[in-house]
Amino acid sequence: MEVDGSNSALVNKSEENDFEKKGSSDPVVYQLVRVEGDGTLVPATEDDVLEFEHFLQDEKVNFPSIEDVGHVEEFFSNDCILLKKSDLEDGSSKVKTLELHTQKMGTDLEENRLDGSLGPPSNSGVLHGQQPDKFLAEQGDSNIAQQDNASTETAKPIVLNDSCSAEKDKADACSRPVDDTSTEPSVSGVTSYVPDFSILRGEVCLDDLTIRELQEAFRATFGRQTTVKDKIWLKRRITMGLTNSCDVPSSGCVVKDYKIVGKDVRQEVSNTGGIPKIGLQSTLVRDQVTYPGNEGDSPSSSYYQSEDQQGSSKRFKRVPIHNDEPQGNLLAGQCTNKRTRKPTKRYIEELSDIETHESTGKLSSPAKRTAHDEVLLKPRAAPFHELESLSTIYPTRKDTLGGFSVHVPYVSRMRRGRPRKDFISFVDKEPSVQCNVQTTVGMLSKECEEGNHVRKASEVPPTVNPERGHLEAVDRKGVQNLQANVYKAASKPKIKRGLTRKHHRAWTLCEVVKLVDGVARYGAGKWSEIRKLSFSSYSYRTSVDLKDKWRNLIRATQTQLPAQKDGVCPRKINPSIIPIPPSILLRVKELNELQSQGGGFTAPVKFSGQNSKVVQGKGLGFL
DNA sequence: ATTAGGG
DNA sequence: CCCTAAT
Repeated sequence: MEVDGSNSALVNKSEENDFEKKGSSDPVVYQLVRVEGDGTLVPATEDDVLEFEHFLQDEKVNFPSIEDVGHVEEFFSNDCILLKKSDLEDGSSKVKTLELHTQKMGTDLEENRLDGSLGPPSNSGVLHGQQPDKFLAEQGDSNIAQQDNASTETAKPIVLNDSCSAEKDKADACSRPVDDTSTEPSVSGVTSYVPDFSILRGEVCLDDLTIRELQEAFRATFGRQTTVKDKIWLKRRITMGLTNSCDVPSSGCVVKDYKIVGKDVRQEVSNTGGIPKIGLQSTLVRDQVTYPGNEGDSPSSSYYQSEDQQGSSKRFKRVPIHNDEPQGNLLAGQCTNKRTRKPTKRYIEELSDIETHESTGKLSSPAKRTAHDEVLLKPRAAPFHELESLSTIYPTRKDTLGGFSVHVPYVSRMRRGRPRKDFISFVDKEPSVQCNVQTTVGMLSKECEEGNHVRKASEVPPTVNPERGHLEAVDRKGVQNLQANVYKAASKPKIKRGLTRKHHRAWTLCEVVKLVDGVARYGAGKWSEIRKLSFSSYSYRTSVDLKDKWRNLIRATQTQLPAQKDGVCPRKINPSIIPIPPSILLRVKELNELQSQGGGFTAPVKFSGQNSKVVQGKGLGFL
């Protein structure tokens, strides 16, 4: 078939889908046609067919027949647009054509079409108008009634997108009145300068409209002209206007009867077998993304944003789309794969963060977004209401302002880095401050006792640490108050953890010795045991602590020791810092090597005992 | 709940 | 010490 001299191309009726024929009572023929950027119609290639085959199948399965007089469905694929044009329900027309458009159509071609619509039918205009006919003719199919339909007009497909569809109707297009009242969907010649309000009725697929058409639509919708040439913007605005909703995807949406259609296929399927306006689209169209969170979340939680396209496309990859279509499954599969790999918590957070921002960028209403972000911004997302007071604490001034009224000192905010030296959990100590918590007190006292009992005088007393100045005490009180409140309110250990930090307790030589001894006895790694058996009196030393300390000791062994051996002290020994006696380090080294080498080992209790004694003596001397 | 490691 | 992943 020759569409045009330059753009001529043969349209093969090539791909007929068998299932289509046998499937429905009224014979329908699908044809796949690739439309090149220049508007040329090219026979669909094998690949094209394959690519869209499943669509057709799905369609068949899911969408029995067309309710509307006619309509066009678009399916965007990587680089093709599949148009399904359906004809009258009454069967006057039984030919359906599938056309593949290269993506170009969305760009260059669009422009061309614009021109074309106004001028001679040269390219895409032919696409919908002539082509089908030609196609039919070529096919020699007797069923063809496309033209009849066109002329008949009642059944004219409402292919808004192609202004050109009107090409052939050009003649009548002019004469066609702008009929606002007419209920029948009409394509009408958008070519005319008269605002075509018909564009607003019935099913409208804005995606196919040219900029000019969109502008017309905009004009028709809002009663004013626009010079905006951003298709996305136009589409969105129009859709919003038509639907009176903000929940509009950037594209891929079809507006019908003043409602957005196609977001959820099932909604639009009628009992009589009406075909959903956009069935597959949601899964195929790049721009259109069904954002799960949005569906149940908040009905109107999207808003216009210029850069949403990127975001959406991004999301497209990872957001599972709830559809029955294979694509959906595919996506789902991808997601599954993703899940296979276990992301770290942090990773998840980041991801969700991004996602959220994207989503907010695209779908969330400003209002919601604020709230949303707020939640997300919280370092450790804890959307619990109880924690709100706490949550709001995060550092960002902005958030604080816009967020809840509860303002908590930044201090209380969990911090990544090391807290102030004196920053300790109120629970940890100073029960006197205000906590009536007896358990705490008891614990502390006990701890203290133990600590004191075992510890040397130099050790930090469990109660107020002498090291701390008054300043600190005061400061801390305030903080503690807050913390206490927060803690009470939240009553979640996790939070407490996040907020409070274990009081730093310097390891005493005694402890180190015990640790070494324990390692010697039970082996490195048996921290739990060591803690139980050797650190029963040091309740504040956890197995993790032991482990960490041991690690540090080893490190010291690898650095400090050699230097000392060499007799060269890398740096002056800070008097305030009691160096670990070389003897201990040596032993640590030995143990480390021993254990790392031999793997299993038998604890030389004697040895350890001896050493510990020796060390202790030394240690005492030092301390 | 522990253990191993990175921070 | 904290935080997490992996057991």
